[in-house]
Amino acid sequence: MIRRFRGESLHKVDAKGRVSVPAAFRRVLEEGDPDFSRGSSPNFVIVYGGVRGSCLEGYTINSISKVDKLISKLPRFSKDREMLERFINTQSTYMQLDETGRIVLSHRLKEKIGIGDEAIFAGMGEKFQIWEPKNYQNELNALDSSFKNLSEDENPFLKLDQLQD
Amino acid sequence: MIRRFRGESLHKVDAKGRVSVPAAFRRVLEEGDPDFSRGSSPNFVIVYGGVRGSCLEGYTINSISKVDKLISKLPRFSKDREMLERFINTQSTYMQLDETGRIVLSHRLKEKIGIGDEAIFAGMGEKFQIWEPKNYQNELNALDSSFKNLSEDENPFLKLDQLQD
DNA sequence: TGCCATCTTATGGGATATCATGGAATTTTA
DNA sequence: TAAAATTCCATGATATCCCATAAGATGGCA
Repeated sequence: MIRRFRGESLHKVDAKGRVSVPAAFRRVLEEGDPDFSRGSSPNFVIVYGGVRGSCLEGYTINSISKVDKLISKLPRFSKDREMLERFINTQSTYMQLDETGRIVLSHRLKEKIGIGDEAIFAGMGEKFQIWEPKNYQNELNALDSSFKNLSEDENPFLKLDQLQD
Repeated sequence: MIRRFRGESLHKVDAKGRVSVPAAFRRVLEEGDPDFSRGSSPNFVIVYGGVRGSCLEGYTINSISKVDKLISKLPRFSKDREMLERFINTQSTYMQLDETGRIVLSHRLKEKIGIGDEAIFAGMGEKFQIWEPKNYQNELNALDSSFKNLSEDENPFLKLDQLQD
């Protein structure tokens, strides 16, 4: 089984910016880092640009490579490629878990998403997100209400079954 | 034969949140976990978000993988995909049966569906549900009365045979 | 068909390991 | 050399493991 990022949890961010990555996510990061070996700590990538500036996104080494490969397929000097490289390559950084499973969010990163002393981690399958709790709640509410306003044939759950493999 | 989740049963939830999964369901979970082998314990997934927040839903690894695969076909940053990931990945968690066939419901999960010291397990074919007993009874009653109000051509039993594969 | 041996299931309690988090000590770097 | 970043150690809370038991279920056999 290939493990995916699942679940959500709330963690303290201390004065130094240290924050625990949920234990379940660590397993996924380990599996997704080809250089990981027992006893070491996995590397991964945090993207802070992207479509939504409101949260950070964490990718395993393997899944960010997939994205990189997709970008490489775009014409070399196209506007699209330029833009994606800017958002996904420029505005991202390698990270490594420390021995106790924490990362440190720099002042810059914390500022980027308005984080104080708490952070929400949310599993999104091939990636996870880090949110300031209030913003996260707003996001959920917005999602809920936009879901309620969908017509039957716009419902993504129902559309799923139509995409038969 | 592919076994499905069938039947309903009531189980105690102890102070640690431990609760036995019905023996019949275990067989289905084992068959639905590609990594299961005799002597180990099957993994599966519990979804607590979804359209109805009032119960937990358990899926085998195989059936949740089907869903994951469909979601992965949607464009990576599309609104639809984002929404489905949020409802299905974020609001779910991996679980593993212990050696005696139990799982533990975290405080958070118990709270989510208002469970005290008892839980009802209900088989629903490809998935099963976990309910707080009173809520389960209400659900049954509601279903009953809405069924009684259906006209002949709304009756799902009768519609069943019209959907030819 | 009544009885006993055995296995499975459901449940409980205590010991142990992992996780999340904080603080001090040490190193780096600007 | 002061501030920032990193490493090391400490601890309470939570989750996990291991063992125990009682009640059913199962099956054989006289």
